[in-house]
Amino acid sequence: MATGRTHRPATRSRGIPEATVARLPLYLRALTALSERSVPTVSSEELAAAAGVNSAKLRKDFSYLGSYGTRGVGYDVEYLVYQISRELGLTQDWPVVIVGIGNLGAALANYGGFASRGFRVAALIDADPAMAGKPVAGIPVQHTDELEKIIQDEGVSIGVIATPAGAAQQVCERLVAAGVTSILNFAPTVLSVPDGVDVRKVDLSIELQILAFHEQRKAGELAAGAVVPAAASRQETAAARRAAGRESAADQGPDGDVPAVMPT
Amino acid sequence: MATGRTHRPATRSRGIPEATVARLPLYLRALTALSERSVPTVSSEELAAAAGVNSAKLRKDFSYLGSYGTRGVGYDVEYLVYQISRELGLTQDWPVVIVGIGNLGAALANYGGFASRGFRVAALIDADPAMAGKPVAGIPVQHTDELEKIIQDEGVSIGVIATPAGAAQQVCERLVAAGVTSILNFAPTVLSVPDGVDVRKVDLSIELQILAFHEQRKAGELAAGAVVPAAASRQETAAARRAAGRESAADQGPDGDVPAVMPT
DNA sequence: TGTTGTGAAAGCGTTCACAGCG
DNA sequence: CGCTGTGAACGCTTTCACAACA
Repeated sequence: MATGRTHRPATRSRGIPEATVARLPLYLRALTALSERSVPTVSSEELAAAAGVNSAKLRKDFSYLGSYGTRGVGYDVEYLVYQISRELGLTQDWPVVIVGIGNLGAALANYGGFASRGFRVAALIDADPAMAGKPVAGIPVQHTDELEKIIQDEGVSIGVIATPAGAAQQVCERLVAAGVTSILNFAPTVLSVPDGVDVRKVDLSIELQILAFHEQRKAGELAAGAVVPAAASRQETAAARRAAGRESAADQGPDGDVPAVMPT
Repeated sequence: MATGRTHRPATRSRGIPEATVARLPLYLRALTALSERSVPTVSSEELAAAAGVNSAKLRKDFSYLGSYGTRGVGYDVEYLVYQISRELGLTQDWPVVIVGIGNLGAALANYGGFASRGFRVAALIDADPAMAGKPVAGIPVQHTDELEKIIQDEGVSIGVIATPAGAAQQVCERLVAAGVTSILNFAPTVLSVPDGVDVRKVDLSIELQILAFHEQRKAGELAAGAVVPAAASRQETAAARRAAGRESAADQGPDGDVPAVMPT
């Protein structure tokens, strides 16, 4: 039990910064790996390296949870795993529905990491009647008509939207009306939801565009003969090849571009 | 990167904050939708609403790109589409390889938004010899042995890793050694890369855990009889049901929890 | 007049650096 | 002595509010 304080009073859990919350799963994963190797304690330095952050940030993050470390020693791995799990709400069961069982929805249903950590796929839902009854990842797909009933019966509070963009807002509204208060959105749309409902979005296209921006910047710098950050010259990078090929990546097609193939 | 003042005359493209870059694709999507509806101009207020941000932020973001608006009128949709596309580097072709053609990799290959906006799936790569030659999304899968050759021949600078966690670091190293300088990582691992290589990660499990944290907080507040944010009482939410069921979500299992099911 | 573009202020998040403690 | 926990400094991001201007 380490520091007595397991009670409840000082938990200041109200004030955990969002940035810290977003990193807790990272720490948890690193700690779980240590736990499996039966490592008893870990220093902030080691754990930070495993989680890909710096140690000052990690210590500050942990300080929001309470004082779970021991000065001169480090953190008890098992104890921290438990504390973070509890803080994240992973000591309870979270039934989840996935709506939209296309390529992506099916992949999500099959994703192992989904099932671990207290998340349970309670139902798969699709608008296509032909899908109904067909098992995906061992779970029979149900029709959208059943959505409200499923949410209510299973006590689902987390919904995953993997539908095409055009259907997402409507699905979202039905989920929320049925009682869902957290949504993970894979559809490339901005969802509008009432206050009190959390939405997180995962958008492949956006991630790629951000990478492209930096890629272009690298190419431009190489073309301009700027100082190359160490590693870049280690091997002939694609950016370098690209830069050699044309003067500036920016000056390509005149305008008629961006054909808007799909609801990106 | 590369500290200094690369040349680049007025475009002050050097100084675009990361937070702004991350929103440009959002604006671009909203603008593309307007463009398809042949809307000629749009105000910061309207566009911000469509993109799900507030107008002050949007104007500040655009101010980093230059002065592309007209006071008293708004922004020219087509012109902005072009400017943002150019800024993001989307006026050129970006060949991309996807490594790891399991459920997720296949879903990504089939994802339409991938192909749009200048991203072209140059190759699908998998370590399983049985996959070799099998077409996925119309593209034959190639064996990992070919990785370096493909990267070089196609001039690939962006790689997508959709392998199991255990293989990700090794794949990453091969990609980087072959010349890839931007990586989108779907494997639940922290990748370590040399300077000059950008990594963005998409982690389903982490997103769910973040949602669970907020879900738990909602349940706790409801149980404690705290003020409920307007919409939450509109209907009986799952959080409310959950809160009614047990005292506080935090006080569940005593300790022996967290069985560490998988490398989440 | 209506809307942009932007200094200035406020708010967050990160990093520093070291006091405090085991 | 070693490592945690944290106040203080710093830098980035958002928001405010209004001058500039078509």
